Amino acid sequence: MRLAFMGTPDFAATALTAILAAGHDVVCVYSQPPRPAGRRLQLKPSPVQALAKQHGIEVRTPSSLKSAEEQARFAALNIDAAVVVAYGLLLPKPILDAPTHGCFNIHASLLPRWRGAAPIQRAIMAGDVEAGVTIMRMDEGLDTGPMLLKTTCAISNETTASSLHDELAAIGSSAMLEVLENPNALGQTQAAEGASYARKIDKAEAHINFNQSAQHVLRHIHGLSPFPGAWFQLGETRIKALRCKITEATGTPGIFLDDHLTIACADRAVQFTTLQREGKAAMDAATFTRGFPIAAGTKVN
RNA sequence: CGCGGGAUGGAGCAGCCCGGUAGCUCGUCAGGCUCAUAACCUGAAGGUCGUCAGUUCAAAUCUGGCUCCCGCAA
Repeated sequence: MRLAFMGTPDFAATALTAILAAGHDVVCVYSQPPRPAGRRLQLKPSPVQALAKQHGIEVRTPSSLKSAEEQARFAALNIDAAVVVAYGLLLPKPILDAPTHGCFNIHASLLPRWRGAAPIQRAIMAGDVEAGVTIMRMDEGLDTGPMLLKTTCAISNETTASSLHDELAAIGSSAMLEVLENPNALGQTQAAEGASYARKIDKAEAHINFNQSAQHVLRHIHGLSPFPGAWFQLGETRIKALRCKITEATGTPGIFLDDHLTIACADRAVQFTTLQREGKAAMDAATFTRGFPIAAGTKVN
């Protein structure tokens, strides 16, 4: 099919790769404009823009699609359908109506649960046991369109935002390809019940509260791993916990119970298995401890 | 020019301020021990201290350039 692709982060780049590999004719890619990022605040193109450039596809980075000019440019592409994945802009009705078969979206949750910006992290943090992707036909609302295909996967105590992101990116790509085989399907209206909103991750949320249950702390850590990274403060040093496991040890919350990174929570304890201190790379627990031992009885602030 | 930390045997770190013998924990190898189970004992190998230049009798250490990594902020 003759397609436009609209997306921004890695999650979208995975989908674009799959669509190109499937042989679709992607005539134009839309992405968020490059923004100052990184240590010197240099302009950095989005992963989708970088990928499109590699393939020699025209990239457009409008800051809005509300203007009649942008809408006319889009319509002039004369496409069969648009594939939209984590693009970051709302699509006005003239855009939605321009492609022959409409606009299809991959959303990283089992809609109507977790509409919005951070479905992957929210699903893990909330303790969901099942995650998934939904392919929907877009309408003017925020992730409210009729659903065409859902694929699920399990969340365990080993699942992190990173691992789930990669898994959902892969199954989302396949699901989208499947939907594109039958672009006239109408889809199933989302139920009003069970809808929830996955608000953006706020950095202030990342501070670990050990007064919660060990299970809660684990979800918090894994849901924010590796970005932005849940953290605790030890003296002057901020330490990110990237992975952990639950142990049956008990003690005063926020106190290390042994020399092997086990720290008490409200009920049981968690033992960190991957962590990172400021200025250093992430490392496994044994390696971390070698250069930065934390003795039993140490208290976190 | 957004702010800051870092690069030292295979891994993680100390040493640098105050220049003068390469240190710690671990791994590896050899031998011992034999249940201590994130083991214990003895011995050994392994490093142009990121890179280029400068200062100096002498540079891991002081000065400047460069490369790469990371935290914050966006």
